[in-house]
Amino acid sequence: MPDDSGPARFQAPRGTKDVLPEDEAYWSFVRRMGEHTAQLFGYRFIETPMFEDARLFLRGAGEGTDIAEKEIYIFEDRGNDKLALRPEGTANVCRAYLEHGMQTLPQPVRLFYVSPVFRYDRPQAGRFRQHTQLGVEAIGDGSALIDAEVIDLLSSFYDALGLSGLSLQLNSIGDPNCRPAYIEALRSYYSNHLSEICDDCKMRYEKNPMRLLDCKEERCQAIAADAPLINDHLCAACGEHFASLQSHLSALDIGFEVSPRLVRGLDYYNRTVFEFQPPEEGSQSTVGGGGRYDGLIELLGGKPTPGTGFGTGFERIILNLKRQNVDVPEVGGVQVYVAHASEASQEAAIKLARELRQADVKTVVGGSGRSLKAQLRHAGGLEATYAAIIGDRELANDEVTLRSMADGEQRQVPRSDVLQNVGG
RNA sequence: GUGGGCGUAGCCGAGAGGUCUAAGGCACCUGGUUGUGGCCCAGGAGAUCGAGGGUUCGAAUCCCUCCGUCCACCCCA
Repeated sequence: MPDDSGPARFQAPRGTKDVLPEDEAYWSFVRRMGEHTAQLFGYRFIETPMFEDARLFLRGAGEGTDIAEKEIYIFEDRGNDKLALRPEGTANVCRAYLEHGMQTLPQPVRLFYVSPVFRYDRPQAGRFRQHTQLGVEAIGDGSALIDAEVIDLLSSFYDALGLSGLSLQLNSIGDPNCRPAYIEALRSYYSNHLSEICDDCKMRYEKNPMRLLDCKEERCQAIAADAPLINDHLCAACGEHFASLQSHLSALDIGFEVSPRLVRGLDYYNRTVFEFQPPEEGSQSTVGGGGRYDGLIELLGGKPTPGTGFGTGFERIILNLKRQNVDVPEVGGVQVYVAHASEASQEAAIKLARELRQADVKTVVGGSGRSLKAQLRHAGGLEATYAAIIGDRELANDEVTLRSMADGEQRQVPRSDVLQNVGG
């Protein structure tokens, strides 16, 4: 345990960051468009705890995955319960689906959430130990049509934000009927090349053979080039599902690229997997991704229930909005700054401010004891549209001096007319 | 978990063993007479030079450890 002497100065924990007012416009825009798009598709809001029984995630993601093995924030609480911070969003939602008997609702149940996700990773550009995801889950429908729907939703979201140049990578990783045979074929192909591949690939050979296909080492790529591909090993049902999905996407005019090497990091995926990748190079090549998870609900103790969905990271979206110089709607600035010119007028100032706010005018009052000059300087710094000045003269005449900060023009306005003069 | 770059006030940034009780700029606060912003001028506040240890008569400047940060790998949003 750390002692209590503490650091000289506190900072945000490694891999976390403060979102500051300078980014307010980005965050509120992305959040708003995310909710709007999800609701437009008929998805309903859900929010689950950020921590859960650790076993939910360990079982959900899969024991051997990176998430379960080295990235999960796990702890025991004072009651000795083993808990974990949510490393991804789908398992929570499936748990909630089961816990609240959502099988009895019209299927599929369409849900969305915006919530923080935690992974103990080494921080890097666009990668944090805490990040925020918009996630969408459609539970209870196994058709390719609903896969196309969630992809359409995500694509529409990016369009609404003004992100451009994203490419959609698509693959089918089969299901428990056909994947084992494929993995077998892949392993047997690689078993003849074990001495030629890199150390990482030797790990992959053991742990996650499909990853062998997208190794960046040149010598490994040469070997991967001739490796069997999942697409040639899909069973009839999976092949048909994948073909339908492609047809649906084409019908929607959503461009995609079949990427036989696309794999995802969670065990529960089957059939459809996809990722949206930004045009800029860099190691963080995914802004959003997801897929189908037909076995997950059953794994969590429910009846066999199909599901599909995605997660997309706000931090990476905002990174790309900035890279692409996308203009986001500004958060409105201060409309009226109420300054007092004497001590006696201070209370008149706060009363005026309250009236303005009640009429939905964004209003800030000048600080007590500051000179009028200082208050106006402050108003200028806040880029207020108007300064409303109240002093003894105004008090005596029941009026307010209204100064337009852009051009410095000012006039006396009867106290009762202030609101209409500031466009409230 | 592995490898590399970096770490001086809120931000940018001089400074490379003694002249540093650390320059400058931005931002912040106060004032430039009597109730008025944005320009200008003057002043003010703000730094245990990331932390700890070491070398030295002497360290922001050299060495070690740790921490943080950035970049890459791994993996992912």
